[in-house]
Amino acid sequence: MERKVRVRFAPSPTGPLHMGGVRTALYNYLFAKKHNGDFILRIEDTDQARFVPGAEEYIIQALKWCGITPNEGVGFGDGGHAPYRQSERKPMYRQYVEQLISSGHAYYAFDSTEELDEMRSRMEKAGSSFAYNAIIRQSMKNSLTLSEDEVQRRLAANENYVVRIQLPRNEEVRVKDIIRGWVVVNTAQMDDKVLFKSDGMPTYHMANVVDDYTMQITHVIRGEEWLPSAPLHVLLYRFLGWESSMPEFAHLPLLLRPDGNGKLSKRDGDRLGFPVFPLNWTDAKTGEQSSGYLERGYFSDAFVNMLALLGWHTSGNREIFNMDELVQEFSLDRVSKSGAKFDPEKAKWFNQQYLRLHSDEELADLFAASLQEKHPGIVNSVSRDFLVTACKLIKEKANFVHEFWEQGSYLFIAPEMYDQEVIKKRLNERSMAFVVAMKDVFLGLAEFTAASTESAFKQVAEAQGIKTGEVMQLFRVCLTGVAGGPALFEMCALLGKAESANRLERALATIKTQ
RNA sequence: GGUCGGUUCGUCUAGGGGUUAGGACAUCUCCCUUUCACGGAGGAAACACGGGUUCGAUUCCCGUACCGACUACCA
Repeated sequence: MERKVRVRFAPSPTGPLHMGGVRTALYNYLFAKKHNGDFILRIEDTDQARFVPGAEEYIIQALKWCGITPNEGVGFGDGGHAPYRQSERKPMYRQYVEQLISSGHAYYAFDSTEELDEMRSRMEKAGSSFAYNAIIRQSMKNSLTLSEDEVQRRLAANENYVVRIQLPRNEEVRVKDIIRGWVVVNTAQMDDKVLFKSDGMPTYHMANVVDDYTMQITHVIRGEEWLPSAPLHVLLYRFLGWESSMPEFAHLPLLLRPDGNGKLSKRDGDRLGFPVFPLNWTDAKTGEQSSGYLERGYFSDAFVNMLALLGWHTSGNREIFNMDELVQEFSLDRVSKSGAKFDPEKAKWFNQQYLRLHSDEELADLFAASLQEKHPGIVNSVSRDFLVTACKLIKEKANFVHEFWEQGSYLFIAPEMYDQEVIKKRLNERSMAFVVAMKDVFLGLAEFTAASTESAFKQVAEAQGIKTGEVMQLFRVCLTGVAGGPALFEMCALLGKAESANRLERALATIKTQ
């Protein structure tokens, strides 16, 4: 019988979740939804020393913002497998470690950190690398080399110890990866990894396998950095007698830095001029700030869409997918094998696409909210209709809502400065007279629309024997101060008769004295 | 160093034994708009290299190079 698909995202709360982590979560989510399965958020906080306050909350908030919502896990409710924090699951690991020891698949090791370090550096000096393996372990202090009595004595004396897996000396381990096919590693190349630390906590490997098994995880979808330890995990399933319900593995390609080498890391921060985090983050210790996609003005669906396409693609040319469509289309065997360099320019493009997808009304809401922060007076000074129409005019030119203000503040505030180049080029007796005439004609217009202002403009030009091209730019600058912008007469209509005329008059006065 | 993984335009990718190797971002040119943007048209731009297998390889196999990950009582 087919098991119900259950996948998990298992970050450790050692800092904010970066976009690579978000993508891993996303792929897990998409896979789960696609197969009507469960998506679980598990917090892997077995390393007490690296715990960062606030990181867990950040992870939850980030997933929520992205719409990647687990249906089970820390912050998202109990699906019958609580707790979902490994620190709270601590008591359940012990029994499995003991099971491994009694079945001869693990052993106690009493070597101190100092002894290990010394050993390591001595061997490295001699030109060979140190690995606590089937050969080396014979000359170390562990329950394989020490007498039974000695081991019991040390344990009774509460000496520090770890538990290590006991690997076979020379055996091929085969891992089937959905994305990469079979990966074969010989145990001779591996080492007896620590499963249980001296602080009483399991290591990642142990906790991960036990939790995936007990939580009935069917597919482990995680970053490629875990591929080297996948054989170890396979061995753990085998030694624990769980091989028949072992999950399938899929190791995702890494997200690479845009500027060349290395995987995209948390430490990159804003160094390269783009956020690596979904949300802003302030390091409590150093006070260092890192910006997030949310605060930079990205739509979450644009961010998610962009991330989805970094390492996954359909056979067609389509690039715009909302979350439902991603779920529909997603498939692990269309995930690419090679790492993807992240391109900030393309990220902007995605946002632009989503900006267009939003209605003028929605954009007005967003714009109003962003104005409320920086220019609270402005929002209250204009009508809802004005704002909606303004958004309609500006949105074609912007990638982000926050650019609306930079690109269209003149719709709200009459200009103080006028584009000097245009004035130099187009200001003369004739054009000045034209603007003066236009002001009066505007004032006399019964109906003040884009169409009526435009035809008035043309009539005046004709009457004065002037080509529209000669005065169009100057007229625009008089109205808005700048040379570029939305359709001229649409703007006139938006500004209204009085304001338009006022601006023309003011421009005339200002420019003359300049 | 060792192990594992990867390699199609600058970037993300489609494709796949016989193709003018397709799309998108970025870039360039032109058109539209007497503005900017959008849009439209077009240009430049890629199968890492060497050997096999084959009538034929960018596609399959091997090697080399390069890139990356891992190599902690971190995840």
